[in-house]
Amino acid sequence: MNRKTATSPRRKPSQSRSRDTVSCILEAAAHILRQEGFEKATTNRIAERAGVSIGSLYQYFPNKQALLMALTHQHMTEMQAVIIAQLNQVATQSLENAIQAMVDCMLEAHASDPELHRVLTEHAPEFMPREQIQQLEDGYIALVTAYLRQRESELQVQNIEMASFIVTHTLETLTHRAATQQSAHLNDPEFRIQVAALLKRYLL
Amino acid sequence: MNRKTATSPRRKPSQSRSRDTVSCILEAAAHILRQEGFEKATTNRIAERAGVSIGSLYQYFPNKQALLMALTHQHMTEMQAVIIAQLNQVATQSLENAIQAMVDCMLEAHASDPELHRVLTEHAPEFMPREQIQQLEDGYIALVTAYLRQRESELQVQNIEMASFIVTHTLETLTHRAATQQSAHLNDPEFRIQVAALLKRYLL
Amino acid sequence: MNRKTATSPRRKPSQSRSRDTVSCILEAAAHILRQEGFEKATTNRIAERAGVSIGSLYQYFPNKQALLMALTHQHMTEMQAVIIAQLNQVATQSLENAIQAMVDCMLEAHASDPELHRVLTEHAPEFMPREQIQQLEDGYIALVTAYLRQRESELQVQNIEMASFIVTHTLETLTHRAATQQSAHLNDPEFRIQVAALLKRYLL
Amino acid sequence: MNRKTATSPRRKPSQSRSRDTVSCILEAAAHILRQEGFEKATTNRIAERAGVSIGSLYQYFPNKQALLMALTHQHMTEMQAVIIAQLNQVATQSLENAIQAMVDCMLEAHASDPELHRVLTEHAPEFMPREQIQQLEDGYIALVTAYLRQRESELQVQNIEMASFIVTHTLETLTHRAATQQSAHLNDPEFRIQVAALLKRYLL
DNA sequence: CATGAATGAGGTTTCATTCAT
DNA sequence: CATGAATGAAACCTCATTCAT
Repeated sequence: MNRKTATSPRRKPSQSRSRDTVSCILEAAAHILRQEGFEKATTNRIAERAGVSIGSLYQYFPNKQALLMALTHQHMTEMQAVIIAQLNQVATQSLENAIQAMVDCMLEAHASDPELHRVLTEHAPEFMPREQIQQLEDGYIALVTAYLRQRESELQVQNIEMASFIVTHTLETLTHRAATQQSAHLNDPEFRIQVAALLKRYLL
Repeated sequence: MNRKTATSPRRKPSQSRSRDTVSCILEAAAHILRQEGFEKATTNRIAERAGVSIGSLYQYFPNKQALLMALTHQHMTEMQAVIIAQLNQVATQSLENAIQAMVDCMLEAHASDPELHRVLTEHAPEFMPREQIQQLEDGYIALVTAYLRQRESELQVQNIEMASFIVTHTLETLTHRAATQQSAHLNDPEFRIQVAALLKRYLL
Repeated sequence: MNRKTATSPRRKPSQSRSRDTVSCILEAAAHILRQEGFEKATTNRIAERAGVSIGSLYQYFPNKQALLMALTHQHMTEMQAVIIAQLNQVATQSLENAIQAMVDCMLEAHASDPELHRVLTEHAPEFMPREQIQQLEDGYIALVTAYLRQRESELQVQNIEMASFIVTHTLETLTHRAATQQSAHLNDPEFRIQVAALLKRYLL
Repeated sequence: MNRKTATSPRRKPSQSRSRDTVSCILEAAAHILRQEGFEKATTNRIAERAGVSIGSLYQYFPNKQALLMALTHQHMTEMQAVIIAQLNQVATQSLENAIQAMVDCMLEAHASDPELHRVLTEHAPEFMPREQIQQLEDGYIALVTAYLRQRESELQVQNIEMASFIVTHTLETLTHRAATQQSAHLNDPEFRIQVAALLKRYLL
């Protein structure tokens, strides 16, 4: 999986049949990653499960890396959508409520497809250039920074950027670890309260 | 890299020449991982860089997985030694000081060989059974739990185990991210203070 | 050559091009086994001689063992076909004639590709599970048993099963040894008569 | 295991310690072949089990092939000793008794170390030049020929050489198959009688 | 003579990718 | 555009053998 090869999709899926094929392939890849793990997810196997020929797969993705990146993009976008929606909803609430809501929301977002999330996250370094991973995370942090800046007056922290870095990674890690290592925590209200407490006491 | 194969070292390095060879191989592996990345670290390349034949490499490590695990073990042990030493030193200090000391210590531990640490951590799922990774982390958490229990009366948190989980992963992540993504933070006193603040406000 | 790996053909040779490739590979393997011996028959060499890439070889055979088993199967099937045909032809003849006919037939069957037969037979224990070898032989014995049971009244032996074991192995060995060690015997009418005599005097 | 390399023992085991070492190595090889199979019998493993260094092993055997040939030679010699002794004992008895005695004797000889016998026999083509295997067998046949010639007047067969070929291979195979495939036959008196009957009816 | 660390040619196998049909 | 047979670089690993100590 050479990192230097082109990774932009080969052809815009402008026609509906193409979009179907792309979806099929991505869904097949997701299924195999979830059920059989990263090492079993060969391009031939993905094509087979998607019901298309390996040649067709390469019509839509220039290489395996691009396929995995597209899947990651899709997955991350879905998760981000949930989170952004929540951020908007809590925009007017008290920060205290907002933080608790964000924690709940993150945990739920991670609970929706935890196995795929785990596999993609663990193996991302193998198929994504580091800059891209960084970009994704920077995106999250920027979102949080923007939100916190609006509420700057209510916060005890001075350096908003650094606080965003800290808060984002902390929340991301704790939800991720809960999802992948301590799934008992995922729906444990006590855990949610504690994580929220950690953030509240720091920020407020 | 089959996860099911034996991974215990093949030959006890009882003689000094053997110990040298083992060290050479591990150092060569570390060097390649640091400078050229995980995918370039093939057994042949490692042997070549170590100045030994591929056969010799396999005299001391039954397979590639075992080699990487040994290197990880070595690296983790070195880091743990620093941390445990620090934990003992701060045992008698005020919790507030202790927390700050631990944060400093973790950041310094991560600063010693950050690139190797990053590569090993990112690719660990490829060569270590998940249980083993878990064990390593559980070890850290147990250490923290034991320490916090001694100071239980000074803490505002009730559930020490959960607090240990939260505190350990938070500290681990923030130092790790600082080391791998924002090396500017590594020696920024402000960052150290903020991370310590996050933990202090939660625990005390 | 791991005995535990899957050995069923990987891809049905449904298309004519595939069937050609499979035949090419098997013929190349047979040629090398005959001309250069078992130890020279590496997968790379077989592919090279077949004029296909090593990858193609592994498209059709999951591993070397499977390839050798397929070749053995093909060879044995060809020989069995001759023998079964002969058994049917002699079903109505006198036992005395039948025995002589079978001896002739076995010798001729062994004469068709004696070198390949020798190599495959000698090295079978290296690539076939013992049960499979046993099965092949049990198949022969069952055939003979069935035939002898029909003629039970003409025989002086009581224990038909044991007699089949004895007769089958005796005939198989003598023809095989003649083919591989004393090829002079292969077409020597005197030898055929003597072997037939051995069996006739025992059975009748 | 190159067939072209020198195979004569490197040094005559004239000194008693040397002879011990040689015996140790051969016994270790036999043990591994019996218990773990041919593919596990590497030179390093044999040396280890024999309690000598791999270097020492190569003091006494120029290569692996020579070692295996020596072991085979030893094993065959032991079996031949039993058979020759029996041949002498029965020299004066009636041929009918002699044949039965030989059958019994062969079955018992095969019963003494059947697993080693099986492994050596099955894999002999891998480490012995074909001529040598042939020589061993020709030795047996010559023995039988000599014996039968003495009794020529009592026999109904004309061509003694051919009869020896037939009788020897038949008896060898039936006892070998009994030992390796139908161990029930090994001590079944009925089987012994049948095999003897086969030979008696042919010869007498 | 003994040792055992070192050697390295060469084996089997995988899998991302191409291209003739 | 779809197909899927074919490709082949490159990975991991073994084991008979040597030779400096």
